Amino acid sequence: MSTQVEQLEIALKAAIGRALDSGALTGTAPDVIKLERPKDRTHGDYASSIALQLAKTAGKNPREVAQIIAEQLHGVEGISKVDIAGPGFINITLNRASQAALVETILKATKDYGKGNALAGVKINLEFISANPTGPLHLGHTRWAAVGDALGRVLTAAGAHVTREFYINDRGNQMDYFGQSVEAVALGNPVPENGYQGEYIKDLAAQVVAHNAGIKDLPEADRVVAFREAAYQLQLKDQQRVLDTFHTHFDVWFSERSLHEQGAVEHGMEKLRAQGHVFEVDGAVWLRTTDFGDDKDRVMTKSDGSLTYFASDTAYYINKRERGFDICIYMLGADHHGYIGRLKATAACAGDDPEYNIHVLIGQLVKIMEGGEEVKLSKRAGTIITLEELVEKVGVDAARYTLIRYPVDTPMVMDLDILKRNTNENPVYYVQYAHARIAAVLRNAQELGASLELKDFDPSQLSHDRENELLGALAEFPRVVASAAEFREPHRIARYLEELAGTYHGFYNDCRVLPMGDEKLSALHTARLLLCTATKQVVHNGLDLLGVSSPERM
RNA sequence: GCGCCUGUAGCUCAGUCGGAUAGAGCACCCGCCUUCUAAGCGGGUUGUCGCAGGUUCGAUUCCUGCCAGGCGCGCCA
Repeated sequence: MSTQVEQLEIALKAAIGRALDSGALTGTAPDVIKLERPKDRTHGDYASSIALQLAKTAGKNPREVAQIIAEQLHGVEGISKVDIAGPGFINITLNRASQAALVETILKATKDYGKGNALAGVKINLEFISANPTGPLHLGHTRWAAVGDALGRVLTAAGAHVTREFYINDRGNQMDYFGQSVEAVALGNPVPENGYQGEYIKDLAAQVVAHNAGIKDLPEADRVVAFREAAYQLQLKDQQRVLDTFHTHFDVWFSERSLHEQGAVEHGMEKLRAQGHVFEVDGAVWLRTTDFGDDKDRVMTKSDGSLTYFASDTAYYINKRERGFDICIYMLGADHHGYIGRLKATAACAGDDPEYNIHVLIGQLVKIMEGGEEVKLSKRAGTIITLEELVEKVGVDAARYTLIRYPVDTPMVMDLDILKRNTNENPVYYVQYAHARIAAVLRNAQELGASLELKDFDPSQLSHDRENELLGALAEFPRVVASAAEFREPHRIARYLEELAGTYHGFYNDCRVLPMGDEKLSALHTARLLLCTATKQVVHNGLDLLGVSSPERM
């Protein structure tokens, strides 16, 4: 499906081509010509600054160039007016009826409107959260739970084949401390030095004892392992349960242990060795990541023969690639930004293209405000806010929407008091309200026996400025989805929806959709109803990409 | 010391192939429901786009330096 904008871009490119052929213009045609939506509506439906860019090579002043191109655009189907403005902008106004035909496109595509094929055939591994199974998911994980899931949906909409993966760090010292902590609490002993505190450890201890008769009487060496394993399974299930309530689902839960059990670590090291980037110093095995811009080389096997965490990381990356993923996306917290260099270098050491095969997204911290004060998060003080608590306080939709609405590379502040409010301050309601409002209009239309069939749609009825504005906003959706996928920025969808909702509310206020009193149902009413239906579909498609519900009533 | 992120209205923040008078919500003032959801709409007020240079027809956007804030730099996991 080629969109209206794409068609216009093609027409514009062709116009420049004709001008070049005829000798009116000299120079070369650019590969891509982007049209933009002018902020000011009086500048037409779409505008291009192409003439300003071509002026230099053409050796003419920009307005002259614009004039030459504009002449070639006259008579192109769907275009009603071409103006030259300012220093040489080409402003294009579309034929109203042809623009209104978009309603038909949307209503035929339904759920598929907005989807594209920019990433068609690309296999993407999207890894996010990847928490230790040693405690509940907290606020730091929550941002990724929402954004990661939304990004998965957005990439899928762009045509990619996405696998969402959660890497379970179920190996190493932290697991042992965790096991020892649960054991200690169960036995009534003090929690060891590096152990885990928290109330949840007590709950886990009680559950482990309840489900594993006789566990306390095992020999000491077996006992700590038994506690660790039982608590691990319980904690992992709890994380899965909470994510499920948050509508975040994973295709693969990948255990770090399984990586070692499969021999993937040795395999990965062999592969890197074969590429010639492995060396040994002081009895330790290193990967020369500095060959590819890392600031220092990394140890994989320590001099005592044990493996570093970095060894697991490299093996895991190689494992992903061998499972057939073209692009591996990592979503990490701000405290892991130092990993970008070594991850990219690892990919390069494995013979991959670090610019294409691996993509690392870094999310900044989330602060929480409640009662006008920042809630200080401290494990020690027990003031960690869990994902579950956040959802209990504000609901899934508000939590998800707010977390997704900001670019991840800026630190964000969540004000719980605002999230609990059902007003404009809380944009999720603003958007959802538009959906519910349309649903109400359509319910009323049904009672009046109005036709909502496309065969009764007359595009030429839609000539009001508000209708035009709404159509323009609806036409933007596919590009927004495409750019959200390209830049891995789901927040673009949210911002777009807020604009679309605002545009709809404006339309609703100025354009009566249903007949008043004993007025008869006219072709205009029908056209507007179908415009409403199309808008409802787009709002729904957008909210769906964010994993936020589209209520029929509010 | 080195590296990453951030610095836009009183507050919270949008604004990426560089484009026309820099946007939204909140806050403050004024209007709009005897027929479609007022959780809405319209109007007014609000800016050295951290600072200084550079590239350009044009810079909030790109480059360099500086200032301020956050985070990170282990044969830890």
